[in-house]
Amino acid sequence: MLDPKILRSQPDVVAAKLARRGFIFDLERFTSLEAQRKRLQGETEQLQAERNSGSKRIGQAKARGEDASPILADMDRIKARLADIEGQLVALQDEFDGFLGGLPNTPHDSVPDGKDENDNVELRRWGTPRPAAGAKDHADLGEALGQMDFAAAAKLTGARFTVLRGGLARLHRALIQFMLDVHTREHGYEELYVPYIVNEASLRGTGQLPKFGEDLFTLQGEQGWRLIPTAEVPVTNLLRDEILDVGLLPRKWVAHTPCFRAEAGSAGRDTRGMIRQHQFEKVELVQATTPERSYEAHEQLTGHAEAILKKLDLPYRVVALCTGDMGASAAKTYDLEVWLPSQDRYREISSCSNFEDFQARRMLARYRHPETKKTELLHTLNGSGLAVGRTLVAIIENYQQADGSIAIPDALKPYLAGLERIAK
RNA sequence: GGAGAGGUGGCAGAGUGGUUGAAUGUACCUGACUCGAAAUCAGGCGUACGUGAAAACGUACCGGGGGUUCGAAUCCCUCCCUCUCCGCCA
Repeated sequence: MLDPKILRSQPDVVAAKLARRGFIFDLERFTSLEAQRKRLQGETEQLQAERNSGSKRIGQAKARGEDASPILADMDRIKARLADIEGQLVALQDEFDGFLGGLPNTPHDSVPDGKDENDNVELRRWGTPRPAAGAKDHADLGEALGQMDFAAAAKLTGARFTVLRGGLARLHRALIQFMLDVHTREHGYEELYVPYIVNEASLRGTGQLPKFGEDLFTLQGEQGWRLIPTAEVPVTNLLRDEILDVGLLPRKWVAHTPCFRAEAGSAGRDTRGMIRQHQFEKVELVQATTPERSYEAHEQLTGHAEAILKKLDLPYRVVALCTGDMGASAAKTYDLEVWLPSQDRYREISSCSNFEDFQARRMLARYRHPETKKTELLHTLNGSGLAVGRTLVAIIENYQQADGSIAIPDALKPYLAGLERIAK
């Protein structure tokens, strides 16, 4: 959610920033809603004040044994008026909230302008991409090994699921352990275990609801529970309705969770292989810090995710998403893209974003400013560190051998009891 | 799943319809005393929104939502959560 105060005081500035991401800010509608809000809220509070003082006087009169009926008559009028105005205010508030909730975050000044992914800016490359010539894709390699079974998963559930067996299942598990160890031991994150089912308030807090509910799996029942699409939801919402001591900052959390995505609207995209699944594992990094330090934290967090790719010796590049390609809640996003020889290109394996106070405002995640003693909104950030399924894909493809076996990256060997390669 | 007891400020804990945003204790902040600290004394100390340049003022909030009433922390309905006992269970 954007700051309504800034929206009021500098609507043109906000509109210009939103226009950079191709979003038309309806200034006229905002102005009209705001004017109505101001009027209705003022009137409501005025009437409430009259009601309160009237009720007090009734109490006082009764305490003195006096007749309160003249005041009571007055109260009838106030009550009827208040019910009317208050009803209008509530309706307007709903509309206003819907309008505000529909606004994306303003992009940071450093974010490149652009319409879609073609306008993203490559910042750096690391490693030497393996040539595409002669490279098999991970699905072929995995199936040939008899350790990646899409047909079995389709029987059990349906499309976009995978059954892993033997060495690949083990490698997949080792990756999780490896990533958690690096982030906790070398990067100073606290490891968390969190629920994989969350309530609607949490999804609202991080911005998946109300707009992006079609990407979520909903559980039956009246609670409105959903499967998490990312650990970002349970982890970041730990901050909801909290006021943190500034000494606790920055908070740095890492959690491994499965992620569940309906992938509505992805029909026909990445249908082959493990690239786009309804269920996948991810190790997620989340940070909360002060506004002054969030961009520094953004660079660091991105570096933490990159460290995994470096240790695994997987070629990748870092891309700054342009204004048109960023998620609605983000102020700035870097994507890490890993080299996939079978596709002869880089594919997203991590997305690291600074949300500034956009999420924090929705969920009232604050800290106490040490000097002013006032509450200030935190800045929240997160990034994949990394998407485990896609990391597995990248290892299979980049470490494939001529005989169809898969070499094990050195960094993972301690997690696989010294196993040198995965073969049939 | 069954039965019962509860959910009030950072914590503890009063408050069963009226000047209560809420006693009291504790923690914390400021000041006094002290060489300094402790102890003691005095004052301060919730969050959000709104109006305002500011000071300040107004409104809302006692688990969530709804209701009764001129007036609700207090009464009613409903949902959620916690605790105890029983049952079941990885």
